[in-house]
Amino acid sequence: MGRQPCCEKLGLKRGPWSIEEDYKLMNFIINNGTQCWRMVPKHAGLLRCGKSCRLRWVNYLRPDLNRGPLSEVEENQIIQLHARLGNRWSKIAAHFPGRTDNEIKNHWNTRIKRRLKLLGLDPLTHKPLEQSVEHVTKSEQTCCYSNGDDDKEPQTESELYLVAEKKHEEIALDSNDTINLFQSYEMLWENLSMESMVHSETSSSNDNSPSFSTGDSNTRSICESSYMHEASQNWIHSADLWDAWF
DNA sequence: AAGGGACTCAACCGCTCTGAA
DNA sequence: GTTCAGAGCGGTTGAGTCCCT
Repeated sequence: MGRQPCCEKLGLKRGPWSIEEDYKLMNFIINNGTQCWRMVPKHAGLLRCGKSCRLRWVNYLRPDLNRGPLSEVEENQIIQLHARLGNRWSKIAAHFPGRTDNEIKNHWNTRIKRRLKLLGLDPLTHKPLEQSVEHVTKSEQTCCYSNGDDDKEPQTESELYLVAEKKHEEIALDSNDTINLFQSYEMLWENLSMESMVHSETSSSNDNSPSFSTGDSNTRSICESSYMHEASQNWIHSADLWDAWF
């Protein structure tokens, strides 16, 4: 019944990865792929659990990662997506080729949250703080945009725009920063095909592929050339580090 | 220069979801 | 239909670094 028991935790290494471990993992995955993470450490000669290997690969070693700082446009897009998706970091990350959910989550928790608070906005609800307290009480402290209201989620592009417009009106625009933020927000609406975003979200539950699906051909085409260039540069940089090491 | 608080981010933990048996 | 392992996800932690006094 079922599968083999999970990897025994005894004797497995934890903590930061060494360059040698990175090399072993990367080398193995390049040659064999990632069919079964449980078997990866065993075959790659690593004293790590499969979960740890997966995390290291996804968040750090993948050659298509964009490890540069997040731009202001990206930051604004994260805010906008968070307003719609809540803390579904993997869904948000899917809109940013080369970015990981962990990276976006960290960026949100360390910078964007603070930025929104400085603007007098609740990072959870994206409403002005006083309104937000009221709202949170009413909704039993659940996120109004992310959880439990999926059946009310707008389905067409026009519905999505109406929701965005409504949110825009709801929020008091007291500072220049906030105005700029929502100007960027509207520009994004123009640039993004929201219909395809909806499709990618509704279909993404069936998509277990670890590869990126921006779900948006416009965004992808804009990003792809520079992103691929940067990814290849990162890859070369990593390879150089290992060459120096061995 | 040194100490300590703030910040960042890699990594871990524990949970849920999915699919195989 | 049930059980259980694997994969994935989001929350949290803590070590390292930065910055201010």
